[in-house]
Amino acid sequence: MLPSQNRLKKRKEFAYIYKNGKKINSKNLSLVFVSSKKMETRIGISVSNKVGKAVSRNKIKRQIREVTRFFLKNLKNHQNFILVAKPSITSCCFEDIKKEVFYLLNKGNLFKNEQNNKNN
RNA sequence: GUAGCUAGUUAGACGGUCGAAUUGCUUUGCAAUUAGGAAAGUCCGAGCACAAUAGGGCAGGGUGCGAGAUAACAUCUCGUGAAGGCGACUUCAAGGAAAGUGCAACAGAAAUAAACCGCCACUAGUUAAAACAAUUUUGUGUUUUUAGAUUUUGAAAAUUUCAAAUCUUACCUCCUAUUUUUUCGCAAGAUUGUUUGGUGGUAAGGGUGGAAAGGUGGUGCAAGAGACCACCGAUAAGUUGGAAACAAUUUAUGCCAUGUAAACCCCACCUUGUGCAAGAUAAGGAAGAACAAAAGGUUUGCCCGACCUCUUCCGAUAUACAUCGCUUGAACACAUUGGCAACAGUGUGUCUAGAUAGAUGACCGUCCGCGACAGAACUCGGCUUACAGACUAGUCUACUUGA
RNA sequence: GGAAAGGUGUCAGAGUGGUCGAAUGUGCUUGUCUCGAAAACAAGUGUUCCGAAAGGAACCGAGGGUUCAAAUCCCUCCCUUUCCG
Repeated sequence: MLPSQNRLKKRKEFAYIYKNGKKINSKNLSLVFVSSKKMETRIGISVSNKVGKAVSRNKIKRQIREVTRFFLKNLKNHQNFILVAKPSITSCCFEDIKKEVFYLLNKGNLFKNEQNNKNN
């Protein structure tokens, strides 16, 4: 679980990011991100009702949180972003999600240094 | 042993690393706790909060065999009745159609109501041109895939009827033409028989329909008929048993009247509305308009009743932000007493999720039968629906085998 | 979390107990018109199963019930849409 400083909480913050952010898609996920004034990188996760019932939605949320917690130290500051799950994600396992999140973050140039990318 | 019936239990286990929420101690950190039987559907019933209070009447809504349980109930328990099952047992929105209104297509002579055909008696008239009916011959046209037998079984209490089953048989690649046969319609002819009107009686028959004025059989009669009789059914009253629903039985009535109330309705009982996105944490102060009556507003769809001056700014004033509501409760476990039971009382013990973009997880290892349905959002009591596998109990039921 | 509305032929959409497999438009097929097409006009046309054919049976989101009879009335479930900050 993420510490509470690094979470996006309010409905209007989500709406602002959806309006003004850049969007990157992959097969099962999509990433929306925007630069901000605060130091901490903040992350939001949204899994819509189309993905499945409550149990499967919760499981996907937890797995995405674990992945973002793993990458959190290496991310740039002054960034807000949202990860949106698509309905096809239910067939993925944990490692598939990890690879996709890494691909998206790398494509958006959200990591601090290139050396860390090679290490991961 | 096989197949069932009923009542229940459980819902992978253990260890390690890294994290999240709440609480406590201490503030380095440590410790404890952290999702279900349905948390689901939101279908009922309550608590709780607000609407000045939650009042009266009507409308609207709900429930509907009896008694009990409960905070309450469309819930539960024990009974009654009906239906199903060989049985253990299961299922049932199960008041009123004689308070009134509405509806009942098609078919049928006739549909809630006694008339048409028919049958019978009396009376007037007619004697075969004509009409009707049956049988048959000829001509012509159209259409068509089945027909028969018996026994068995079941239902209506017996005669009889209906239904199902079984058996035999016809057709079976398609199209066209011709011939024959059968059925039906039309036209013409032959033979045989009968004839109409009126008044009265009657409700047997007219096989339709979900439903046809109690059913079957007999006596009886001009023809008939609960007109009378036997059995079965129905209705009413009484007696006995039971707390009651109701059951048993006796007597009387020739029978008073189809179905539908999950159509309106009647009877009995219950029912104010909105839902934690309820609501509380700010009471007050200043300015302006109005001041009686009237008008207007609020409270439930309407009426009564009740209540009320209004607007702006300041006030921690704000992106619905923070705190409370929020978890000790009609709570849970065990023992015991009362009760057939639902359940209630008493005693002892326990504190057992409380998040707010929303925690209860991710990865690794070991074991097994390889893990179904599924995620709290104010809280309880039920109902309904989803569900892999494993297990338990019963003086429980049926059949088979053995002693 | 709470509160409402709806589900009918390919599509839209009417039908609130009886001659309703279901009006009407749209789509599709055929014909007329034309050198050919469009438009217009006329006729036909739902799906599945059984059957040689004539024809018969089932289907109004799914499953039960009430009724002689249910797309319609009642109950349970499934799906879709909308509203409340």
